[in-house]
Amino acid sequence: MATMHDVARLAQVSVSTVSYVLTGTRPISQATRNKVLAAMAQLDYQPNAMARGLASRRSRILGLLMPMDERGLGATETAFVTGAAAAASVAGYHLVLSPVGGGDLDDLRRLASQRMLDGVVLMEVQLADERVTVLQEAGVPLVLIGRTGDTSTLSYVDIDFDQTVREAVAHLVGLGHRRIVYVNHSAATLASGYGPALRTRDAFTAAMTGHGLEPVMIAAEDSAAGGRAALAAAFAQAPELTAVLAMNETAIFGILGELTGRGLSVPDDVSVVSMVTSPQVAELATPALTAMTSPGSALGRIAIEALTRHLDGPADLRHQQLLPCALEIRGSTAPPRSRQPMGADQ
Amino acid sequence: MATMHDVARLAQVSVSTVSYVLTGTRPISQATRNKVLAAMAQLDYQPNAMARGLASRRSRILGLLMPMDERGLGATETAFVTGAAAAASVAGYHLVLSPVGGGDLDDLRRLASQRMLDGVVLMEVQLADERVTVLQEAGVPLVLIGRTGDTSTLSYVDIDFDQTVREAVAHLVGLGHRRIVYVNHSAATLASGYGPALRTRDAFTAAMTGHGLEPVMIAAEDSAAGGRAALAAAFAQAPELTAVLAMNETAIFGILGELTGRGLSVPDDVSVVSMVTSPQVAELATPALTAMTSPGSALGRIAIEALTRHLDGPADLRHQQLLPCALEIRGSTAPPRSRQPMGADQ
DNA sequence: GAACTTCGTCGAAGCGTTTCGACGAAGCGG
DNA sequence: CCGCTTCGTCGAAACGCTTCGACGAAGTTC
Repeated sequence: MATMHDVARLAQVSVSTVSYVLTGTRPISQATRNKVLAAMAQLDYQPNAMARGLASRRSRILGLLMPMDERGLGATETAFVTGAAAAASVAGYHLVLSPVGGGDLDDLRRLASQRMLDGVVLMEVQLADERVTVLQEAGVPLVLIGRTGDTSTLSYVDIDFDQTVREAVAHLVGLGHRRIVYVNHSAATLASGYGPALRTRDAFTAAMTGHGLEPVMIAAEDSAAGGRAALAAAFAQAPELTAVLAMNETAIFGILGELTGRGLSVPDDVSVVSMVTSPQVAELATPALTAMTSPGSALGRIAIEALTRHLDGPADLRHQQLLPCALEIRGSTAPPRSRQPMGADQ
Repeated sequence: MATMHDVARLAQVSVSTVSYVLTGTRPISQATRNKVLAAMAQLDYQPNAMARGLASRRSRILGLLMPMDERGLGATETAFVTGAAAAASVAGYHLVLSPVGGGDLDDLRRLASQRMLDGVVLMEVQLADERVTVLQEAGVPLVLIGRTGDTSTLSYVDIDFDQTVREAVAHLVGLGHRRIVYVNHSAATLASGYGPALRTRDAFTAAMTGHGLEPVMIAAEDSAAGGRAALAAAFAQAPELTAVLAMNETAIFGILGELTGRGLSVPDDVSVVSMVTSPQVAELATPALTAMTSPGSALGRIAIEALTRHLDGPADLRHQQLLPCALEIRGSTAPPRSRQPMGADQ
């Protein structure tokens, strides 16, 4: 493995000159630059990341901290990651994904204090998230995907849930639906302070009330069975429902299955809209789901851009931005068929 | 940020002594050790990863290279990652995930040559995989998930596709099915030399032939539409089929949808087995899918264990291991109903 | 053309660790 | 009680890079 010394010797310049060629921190004449570049190529020189990091006190590594639960990463999260990785690469940083679970607060503290990460993007932020505190205390530059309760001192990018829900509701209301049930994440998730669940709940209430309609929300476990149970609960609370709005990629398949099981067809009997869903998942269902598609890769890109700007520019700037999901109409929504309410169902 | 110097001064010992306490490379008296430990705690000392890495020539970081396509990570891959992360943590390593796409061979070469990764686990290996060559040339210790064509010099852990297919086929044959169609990945994927697709194809042929049955395989695009098309093709080739075996988590939903669309019920008319599928995904379908569940987290754990053993032990040992998937019977398989072949269907 | 800048390069001092050789103090067999 | 190991500790030299101050040489300005 060739070092900078070898390159300098071969090019007959000093080590510092080689360094300046590499980093561009000082002007170097074209002739010298060429000599150095040639030597580097000849030796197949690659700078040693550790030495560089030690001397410059910047690793040029960005961390993307993603809690990995057993559910896996949806296409949404994946788009997010690829968007972030691409942006990092453009900015001259490596992006590493760290699967830190919720319990590893100590692990996180260690990671942060070891000066191995120049900055961090945090996914799946809770309203009150200890990880934020740990990272802030360790002095690691930070950008959130999602928001904590108090956003005053933080940079974040998040989905504009308010706007997204409003648009979804408007779509259904525009088709003529009046009785719309919102299937949210589980009660436990709500209780744990998961921002998206809380924000969509409130947004749904506001949107429905704004249309003069009664908001009905059901909490569903993140499983197919949870979706089935949720649909049963929905019919119990609102027998005459004609549309379901859901933000729960797992439960939605249970909802669909249960609908079919009850002899109801989508979209003729019940319209279904899935929120924060990727096209890929929306296409899995039959019929394909009308969905609010999340701006996954844009979120990732923007988060990284905000972070690198923060690192490279000396500015102490905060970046706060909300992006709405885009309505993509597929086969699961239609005007309601005027039919008899399900009455004594279930 | 406290350094080792600060700790040494506070504990009134030399820097090297502090280092020995930390690394355990030389004996240290209990008394001294306690002094040092106390000083470290008092200063909230964290070793600087870069300095450590530079001096010791080992970063204690392991890379997990996973191509991220837009499909997202299934629960199988996720289990894999979490298994690997846990094992790395136990062995005292950090695990970082690097979303290197297929095109970034240069990026990979750079990553490998920068001495930032002590070792690498490579996912989604092709039969002829350039990444392997690049990494080997860069001298980075390597463990594969999956296998290249020539495995003689490599460490790997992989699914035992032969055994898995045999078991799946035996399950169906045991139920009385004779006419079984295998839905594989796309023709393009097969052509690109994707090991699992190739190996299961051959294993299926062998297993069916072993039972005296004719193997019928259909290549399906990785999409719901691909699954529908595949089922149509299957009925065209084998109108009297009573069972479908599939290894394509995306297509399977299309298959299921198309089956329903043709008025065929699962499992009464057609049994369905999904291979290399996680319980979570299997439960999404209605009825829940009988599946060959992949040993995801074990694969990850074993890969990392093999890698760390290779790094810590001086031995030049190779680790080659195959793990079968486990048959989990759910609601999508049953004995075939004796019914009229579909005849001029489609 | 004297007095300043700017340009291009060099040498050397770090960055925070690990690790090697050295060395006094014990412990031990004979 | 004399040589030998072993134990516990120290000082100093790496590790491979960045960055700072310095300094001729060349341009600029009046």
